[in-house]
Amino acid sequence: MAGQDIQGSLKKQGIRLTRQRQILLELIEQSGQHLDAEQLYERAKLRDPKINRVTVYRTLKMLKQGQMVDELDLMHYEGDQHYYETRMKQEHAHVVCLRCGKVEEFYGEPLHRLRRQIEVHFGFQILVARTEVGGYCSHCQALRAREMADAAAAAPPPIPMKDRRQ
Amino acid sequence: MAGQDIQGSLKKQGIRLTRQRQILLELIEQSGQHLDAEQLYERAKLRDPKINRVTVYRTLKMLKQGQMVDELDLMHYEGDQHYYETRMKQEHAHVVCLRCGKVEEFYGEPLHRLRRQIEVHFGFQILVARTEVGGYCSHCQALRAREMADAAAAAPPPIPMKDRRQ
DNA sequence: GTTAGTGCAAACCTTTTGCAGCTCT
DNA sequence: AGAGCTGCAAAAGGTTTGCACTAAC
Repeated sequence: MAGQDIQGSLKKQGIRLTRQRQILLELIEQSGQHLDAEQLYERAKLRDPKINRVTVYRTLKMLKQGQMVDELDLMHYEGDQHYYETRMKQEHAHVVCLRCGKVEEFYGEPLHRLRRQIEVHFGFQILVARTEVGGYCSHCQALRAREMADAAAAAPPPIPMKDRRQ
Repeated sequence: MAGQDIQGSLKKQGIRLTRQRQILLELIEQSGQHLDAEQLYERAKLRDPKINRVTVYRTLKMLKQGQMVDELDLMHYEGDQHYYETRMKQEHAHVVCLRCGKVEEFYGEPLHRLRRQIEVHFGFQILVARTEVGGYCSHCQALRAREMADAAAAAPPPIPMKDRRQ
């Protein structure tokens, strides 16, 4: 679903393409990352300092209802905010490292197979599908192994509950 | 992971099994449904009228960190609260009807295959995985078809934006 | 000109935090 | 006794709503 298509389908539904919406659509489409409402708001302000946070939320809600963007949680790595991405790409899973926060995208046959099986098994009409995986990326696995070893050497007795953090 | 195991592993970590926690563990384990914090709080109050909502949140956070329960969003069908279920069962996907809210669970080979592929592909160590699917169940597909037909007959011109609800 | 959309302020809902007192072990 | 846990009040974080004004078509 390219930018032109989105704008076209909005017009047909009597939905106006305002300056604010153009800015937000561009930001979501261009950014390779997954941005949350606050990040979109901050970036939109650079182009239109008068834009309001509420407009960002309303636009996101509209795009979501119109199935033009997908809403993600990314395993709540940073908190309970939602992240957005366009539906242009193929279906994919989000793989989130719970230590460094890096997000990788996984494309592959099992996702389609899963989708088809669910449709057939329940006679279900799928509109949105979301797979999120949390764990440790290969880099952080190595770092954790070292941390654990260091911690064990430094503090043989377990840390009392009151002193634990996070 | 059965109730006994959970209680045992808690004790070993110096985590106390208080009356309040017992109540909440039982509620999560027994209920076949997916309950959110508020629902758990309401049900816990029936057994201990003095229990506090904060205790529910703290217990859920602890169980989640200890990997004893999984946190779900169920496609935010009702709002942004989270739902909880024990990790006793096999991995499964949650299939949520966006019209009636019914939640079905899908077990099957594609889920394991997906998991294995992600582990191999990225050298990723998976701790939690979550697949949520939203759409219309077979029952609601039929109802929607009728609704659409009725609506088309009753109101040929499209409903102006200002009169639309939800 | 009409209706949709915006900005502002305030409300809302879910979840977290600080702290004094209580309770398991 | 002592650390862990609870309840209470208050705050925080993310998102929505009501309303008068503005702007797209």
